[in-house]
Amino acid sequence: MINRQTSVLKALSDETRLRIMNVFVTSGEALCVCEVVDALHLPQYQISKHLAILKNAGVIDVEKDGTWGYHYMITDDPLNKKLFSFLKKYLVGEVFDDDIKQLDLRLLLREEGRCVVGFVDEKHLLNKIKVKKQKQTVKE
Amino acid sequence: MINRQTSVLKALSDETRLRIMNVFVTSGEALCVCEVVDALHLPQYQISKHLAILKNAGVIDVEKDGTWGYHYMITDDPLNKKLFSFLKKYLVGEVFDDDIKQLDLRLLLREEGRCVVGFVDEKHLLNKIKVKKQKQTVKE
DNA sequence: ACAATATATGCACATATTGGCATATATACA
DNA sequence: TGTATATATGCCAATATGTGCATATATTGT
Repeated sequence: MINRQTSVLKALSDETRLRIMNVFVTSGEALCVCEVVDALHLPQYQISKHLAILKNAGVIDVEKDGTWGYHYMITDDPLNKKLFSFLKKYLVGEVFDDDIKQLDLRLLLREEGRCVVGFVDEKHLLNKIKVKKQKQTVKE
Repeated sequence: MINRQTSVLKALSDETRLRIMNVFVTSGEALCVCEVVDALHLPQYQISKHLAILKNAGVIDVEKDGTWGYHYMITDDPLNKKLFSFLKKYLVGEVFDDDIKQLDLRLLLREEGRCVVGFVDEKHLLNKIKVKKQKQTVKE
């Protein structure tokens, strides 16, 4: 492929990858693979593969912390900045909004800003959150 | 395909189509197929096909004037507005800039804002422009 | 009616892409 | 050292996509 803009736009020409970028640009967070999996309700191998494609396109990168992989937007780049602020405004509606809601829930499970659990089945997510809140209440 | 943003981004995941969108957003003009052909130096059937894809994605439309087809951006739409202003800023560099230069030349051949000739071989374009200028000088 | 011209499109071939599955890798923890 | 866990990846089949070529369509002017 010849120019960078084309490779980037190619990387964004897939619904799953747009949904992934959506959780990045709206949360602004570095996210673990398992957190993205839970936000989108898609199999882990899919998320991993799509993250690899986005990484290859130069819009995100990874920082490993043990087995956990924190993926984050590469923001110190003029073209990427333009892209992200566009996506933030452009990606709205049904799927995209739902993913954000799921991510927000999922992020409640973090401890001191770090991811501490793998995939959590949707059925058990709310329970886990409840349990966590109770623990916190006890501590206080 | 499910949501609109994805279909649009899919339509933009091709270098030729990005180049086409580039001439639209930077010129702001409604353009004839032959003008786009001359700007990009690509075969007519390719341009026609790619324009059809962009049309299908809902970012451009056509207004026929005889055999001429004026393609223009669909700007009365919130999502498209965001898209176009992004592309205008994002599509810069080598290929994109060259296409603009070629288009600017080609648009010199218009008469009263309308396209009046089909494809013009790159070798003859500058000559045609010269001839046209001379005719205008005579008129004055 | 005919020729020229502007644009669209059907078909065939080559290539690319995606999802699903299984499995590899790598780190943490007992 | 063995097991659980987080993530990556190789392979396959199905499908989608882009290009090139030829040709169709439609309108204009003679």
